[in-house]
Amino acid sequence: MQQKSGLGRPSFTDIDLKLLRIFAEIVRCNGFSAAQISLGMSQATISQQMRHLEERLGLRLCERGRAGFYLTEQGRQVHGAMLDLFGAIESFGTAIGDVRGELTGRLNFGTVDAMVTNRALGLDRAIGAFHQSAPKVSLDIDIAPPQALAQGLLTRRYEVALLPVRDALPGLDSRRAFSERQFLYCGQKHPLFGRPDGGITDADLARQAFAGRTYMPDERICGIDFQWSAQTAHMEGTLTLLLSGAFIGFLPDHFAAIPAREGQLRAIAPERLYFDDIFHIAFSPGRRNRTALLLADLIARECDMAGA
Amino acid sequence: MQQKSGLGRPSFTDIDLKLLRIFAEIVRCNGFSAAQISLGMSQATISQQMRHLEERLGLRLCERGRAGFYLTEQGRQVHGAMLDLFGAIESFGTAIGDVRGELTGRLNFGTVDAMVTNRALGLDRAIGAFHQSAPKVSLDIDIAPPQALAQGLLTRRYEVALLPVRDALPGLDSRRAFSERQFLYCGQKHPLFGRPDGGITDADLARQAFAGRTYMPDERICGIDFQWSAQTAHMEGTLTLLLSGAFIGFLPDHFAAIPAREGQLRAIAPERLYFDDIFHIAFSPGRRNRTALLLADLIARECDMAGA
DNA sequence: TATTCACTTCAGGTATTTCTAATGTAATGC
DNA sequence: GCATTACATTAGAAATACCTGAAGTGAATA
Repeated sequence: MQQKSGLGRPSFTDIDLKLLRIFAEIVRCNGFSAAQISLGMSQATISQQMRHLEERLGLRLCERGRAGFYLTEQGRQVHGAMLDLFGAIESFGTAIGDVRGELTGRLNFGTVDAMVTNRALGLDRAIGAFHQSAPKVSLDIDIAPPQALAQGLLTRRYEVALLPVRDALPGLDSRRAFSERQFLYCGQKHPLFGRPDGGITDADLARQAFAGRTYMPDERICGIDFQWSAQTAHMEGTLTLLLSGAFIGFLPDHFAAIPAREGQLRAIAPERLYFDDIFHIAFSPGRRNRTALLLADLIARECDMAGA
Repeated sequence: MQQKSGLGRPSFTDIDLKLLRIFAEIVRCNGFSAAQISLGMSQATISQQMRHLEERLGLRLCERGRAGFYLTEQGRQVHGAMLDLFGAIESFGTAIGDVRGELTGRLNFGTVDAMVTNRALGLDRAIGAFHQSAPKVSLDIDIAPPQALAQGLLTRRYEVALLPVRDALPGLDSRRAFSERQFLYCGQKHPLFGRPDGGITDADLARQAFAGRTYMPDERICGIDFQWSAQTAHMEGTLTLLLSGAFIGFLPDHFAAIPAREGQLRAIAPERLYFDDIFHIAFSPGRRNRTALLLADLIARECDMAGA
């Protein structure tokens, strides 16, 4: 459609969003006829619309007929680009809802693992409160290592994330949430398990196989140059390694508490061998919307309450 | 969400993209009447359409009348979200063009400064060839420090960037382009300018005020623990500092060549004081489209030709 | 007070979209 | 060959969108 003035050539999608939606539904249903009911229109209309869309794009999107329905390679690519576009439209809708003071849409939240057992945090309570305040928001929680979280914030995978912060986060807007103390543990089968703290020197520790987390700094921890022999991205991975009896490694106290109480794990010299991870709530750049702020506030409130 | 059939409540933008475009143009023209010509419709129509949009969104977007035209706070926010949406639509259009084998749309390219003087690169030739191959693509070149480039790739500010890489780029898809050797220089008025290389020790250098670039590693360079007294993000900044005679600092040879030939700058012990920056062409995750690849190929070709 | 400016509202026509019903075509299975 | 399935094409009706000219409002200005 060429238009005589003003807005310039209507970039494809102007009029054709509806056509794209129809196409999406056809793909989902895998055929024209099958999409009739869910689209609420006759098969003839669907056929027309598809032709219309294909003419506009100048591409054959799918093969159909008695032989079966399938996307062409081009159709597959268009379908992918389309889903991105729909995502952007949903974001716009969410932004509008936000301006109107409504809390709607989707919120992508990322956190590291082993946050459930952290009683000093009460993430479960924060999330409960969030759902109560914003029942229309669909909350998507993802668990990932810290670097993946930081990167996901930049790439807009998450709107908010809770993650330990070592250096300042470049280009990210964040606030301090709480800190978590990690102690050095060994498993029941480990040679050091029975030895009293007093009989363990730094040199002894430097000789043990050490299980680190991938996102830990490579430098020495608590003045000890540990011998990195295994690494995992998850607390659970570290715990498994420790329980094997072959390694020593750091775990947050709340996470180690249960196996420690049962005598499967033991903290080594906890009065001197520990470090603190400072957790921040960080926002994706330019996406600090009301919904994200609400979740952040609720998490922060839980931290404060637990800390008091 | 009640839905009588398939597609559900038409999420705002479905029908209203045209309205949003009209709104954008009104904002650009700063008033209804002023937008008449560029929109190619009567003012009455514009007024109706605006009302329509405001009703749909349930928001007052702007104040107008004899008193003047201005956006409400909500209008401002909607306008911002709208521009994001338009960006996504443009990307979709580009993706479609890509599928059709056309090279259209916009390509955002980022690079560090002082790339023009780099004869080993021939960026100008690569860009000329690019424009010849893809005349319909509007090329947007931005100059920024390496970290900003890396971040801009992640945040989708750029599709492609040319930047020096120290550590691997996390989550970025990149290929090696060329390397650039940087030598240590001082200005004509600097105390070391007249002293022969043989008479300059590492200890001497460590005592001088050093002008670094913000993205350089903090560690020692060429075994010398320089005394960081100034830093800039740009080559030009470093050059200015060096010409002042108060600092020593590193510059790529091609960039220092002209002032060096005119006796304003002098390389200090170039046979041992240098380091190499390895430049990569990096792509924004998931946006490695035909257009971006073309530019990258052309740049790589220029590098190879110059290197051979 | 009268005028102008910037927008609003309304009535009514034109154009476009959208749908349905009817019919056509091509591949498949018996 | 015949029925069936899945889609294409067409024509025409109904609904909707779109636009304009004319008349109206209210604030600023002379």
